[in-house]
Amino acid sequence: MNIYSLNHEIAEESPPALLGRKERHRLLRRADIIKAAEHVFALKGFHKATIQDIARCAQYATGTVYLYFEDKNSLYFSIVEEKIREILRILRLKMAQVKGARMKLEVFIYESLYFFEKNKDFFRIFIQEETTWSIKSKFAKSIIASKRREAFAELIREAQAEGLIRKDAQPGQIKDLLESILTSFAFSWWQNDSKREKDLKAMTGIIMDLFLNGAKKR
Amino acid sequence: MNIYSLNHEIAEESPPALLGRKERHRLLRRADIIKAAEHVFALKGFHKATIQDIARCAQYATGTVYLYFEDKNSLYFSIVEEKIREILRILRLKMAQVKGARMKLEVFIYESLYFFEKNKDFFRIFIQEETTWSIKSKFAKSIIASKRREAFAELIREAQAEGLIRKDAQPGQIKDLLESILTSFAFSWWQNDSKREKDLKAMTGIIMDLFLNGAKKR
DNA sequence: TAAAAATGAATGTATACTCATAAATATGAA
DNA sequence: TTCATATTTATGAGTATACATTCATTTTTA
Repeated sequence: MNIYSLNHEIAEESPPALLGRKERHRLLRRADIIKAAEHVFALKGFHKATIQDIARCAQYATGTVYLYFEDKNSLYFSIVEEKIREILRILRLKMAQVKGARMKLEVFIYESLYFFEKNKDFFRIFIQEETTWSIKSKFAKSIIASKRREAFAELIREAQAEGLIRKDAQPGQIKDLLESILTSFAFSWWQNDSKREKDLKAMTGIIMDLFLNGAKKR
Repeated sequence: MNIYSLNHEIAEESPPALLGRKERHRLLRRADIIKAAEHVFALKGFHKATIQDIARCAQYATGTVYLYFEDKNSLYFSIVEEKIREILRILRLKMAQVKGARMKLEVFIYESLYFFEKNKDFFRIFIQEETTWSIKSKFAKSIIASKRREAFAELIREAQAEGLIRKDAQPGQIKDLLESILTSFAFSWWQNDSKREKDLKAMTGIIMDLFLNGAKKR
């Protein structure tokens, strides 16, 4: 058994069964809108995406969107929040299933790529989010974002403690390095269109190698 | 003599002295507006920045901006174009002054950081540009941006040919990686506020080290 | 006094958001 | 099961606002 054979079907965080039927239906409709918004935001960017676009894409009228979301901003942040929460949950779960910093690292990279692949629309939004300024501040202060940073820092610390990763660099720098590699690879890999599962594993190996050993010829 | 002692004062590309007095003055006024726009765009982002903001910042009336620029878009792209042209010129010049891929690489990193530091407003715009408008943007298709990519690719190719950088990765990937590392490090470095010249050299060293040798303990 | 440059009120457009109305759905008494 | 009523949900034309852009007028410079 290797890390790739771990089951990808993961139960939802909060089983909607606990809620009443109405509330559950409401959440489904909400999810429809989120999905459409994800797509439109990714395609056009925050400002050029109109509520009408999103409503049309979700097959609702404009006004309906406002029955589920306060305004355009909160719709946008709901997407980011929910997705980050989701990947964080997956990463924590998967990483808990393996032992040792090296394997955890491998799982981290693989699952991140896998998630990006499964959520291409979100990925576009995510890399914008990471760099975009004014919105960034709001996002950066959010609880979920800080949890993500925490989980990240924990991984690095563990890897340093175990002697896998050098200690003569600040954890923050290592984190930036790994994140840079991940997004840059995911980005270019996703621009071209070879995205089969097979490539995913190969890509994980390449990234591990570059992250740990660098670009230098040996 | 090391790479850091290279003179930073570089002559302008096209000496305005060749132009008539009027045209020269016109260019100065134009430059005022560009500078203001750079600041406002960086602060607020493209969409939230208004022409009025920019005009006020440049101490002109709204309409005046339109005497120098077609519209908001062209003003924005003028900034990106001019700055990219400038850093490209600097990078080419400085890299030509040293021998060997390793030193060229070091110069590349150092000068990029230095330029970002001297042009913080532009840097904000640049990282947005790189990710947000991404592929489809006017910018990505512009001649100057492609020239920059070309110069970048050349550096990597040279480093591979010389045996500094491994050949078992695609040049494009290495290029993307380096770019991503550079911007991400510049970003977090510039968010904290240690920005003295001294740190610039240290940061160059750290980036070189991490890029070439990776994160593994040795 | 002519030409060039600057001005900012006025115009047009785009779109986020509201709300009166309509449609759909649920309810429960007959 | 049926139907009248109540409740919930959806609709999209209409409103308000923000802003890019224009241009008749004023100010500055030659």
